[in-house]
Amino acid sequence: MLRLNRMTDYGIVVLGALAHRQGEVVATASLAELTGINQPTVAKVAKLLLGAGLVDTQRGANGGYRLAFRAEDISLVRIIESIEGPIAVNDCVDGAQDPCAVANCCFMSGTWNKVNARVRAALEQMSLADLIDPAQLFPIAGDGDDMTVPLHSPLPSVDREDEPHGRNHPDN
Amino acid sequence: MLRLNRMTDYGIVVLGALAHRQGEVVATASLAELTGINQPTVAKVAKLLLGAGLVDTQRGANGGYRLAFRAEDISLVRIIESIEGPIAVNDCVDGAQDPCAVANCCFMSGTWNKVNARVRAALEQMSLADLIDPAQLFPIAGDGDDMTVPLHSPLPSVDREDEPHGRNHPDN
DNA sequence: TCAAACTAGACCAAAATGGTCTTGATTATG
DNA sequence: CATAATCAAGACCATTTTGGTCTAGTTTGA
Repeated sequence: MLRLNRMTDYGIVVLGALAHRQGEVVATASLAELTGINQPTVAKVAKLLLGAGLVDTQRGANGGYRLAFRAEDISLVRIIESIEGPIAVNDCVDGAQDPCAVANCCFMSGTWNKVNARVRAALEQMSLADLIDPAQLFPIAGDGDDMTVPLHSPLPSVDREDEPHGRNHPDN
Repeated sequence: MLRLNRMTDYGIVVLGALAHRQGEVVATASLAELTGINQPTVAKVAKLLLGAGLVDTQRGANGGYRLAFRAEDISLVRIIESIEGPIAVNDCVDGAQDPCAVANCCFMSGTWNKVNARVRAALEQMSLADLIDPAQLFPIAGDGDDMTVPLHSPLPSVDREDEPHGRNHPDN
């Protein structure tokens, strides 16, 4: 496990779509069409990204969102933290959302901070540009409107009814 | 976020207690007293650890669990994976529990595998011995029975009634 | 003025998680 | 051999988290 939540996935895809149209202001409705994510969800994610400063917004008619930086300059950690909050494997880690009950007398916190820092470093090295190749991701975007490239898996409408979906892990 | 779940915390603490009594078979009831985790939960965690081969068991009267390896030889990944299943930031990662819908045509899986491998590597480098210093962790264990050292935070009975406990992250 | 678009936040359903309980099998001990 | 201690297996439920929708309000271009 240790998984990212789905909103983060969405965030990456939305940022990818924006990266593809860098400089342009794109409405959430267009982003929804481009990515296959439905509009209210796009809006929710975009708001979070806005709060973190990863995108700019323009309100009112013809408004929308625009990437605030180049894709190469946005690290994966930054995306994750803008959506999920600070990375913290634990409550014992500095910056955790509800700090460990034992607080600073917690003698394991040093170790957990180390673990956390390493995980964080692993994510720091990866940029939005590494995650997606915008050119490849949305090939015809810009003229066609109804096409949607199947992304990695942000489409909740794809139902996989035959799978257990439980968190059992029979194999280890 | 990207947090470990509480069971994993418990697992580490339980392994820590076993490490302290390396070689001995310890009943779940004793482990419960030592760690402050209640017995049924200890049993649940111990069973998972058993499945992963991290501990040995002996059934029947005077039975219990025993650490199968030296603390230095048990990596954090191994503990995590024995309890939470394979590390997978995503469904797009090889070994994920329910594979990405787009499966092998998923062109982001390469990247995600890379991210995943890095996270995993960060956790691989840390051993149980690094996580806890058994001698320090359970100082008087073995004679006193009712004492319980406050661990980092595995005590669900510690109620923090004044904290919001929501997953909001106002600060970024 | 109007419609398109973002903003804010409440709200709900579904899933995951944490924890308990029961029933059964195994084994040391007297 | 009987008993009690202990693990084994898994059902079960309450709480929390997550994902997603909805409504009402604000901003702005035409």
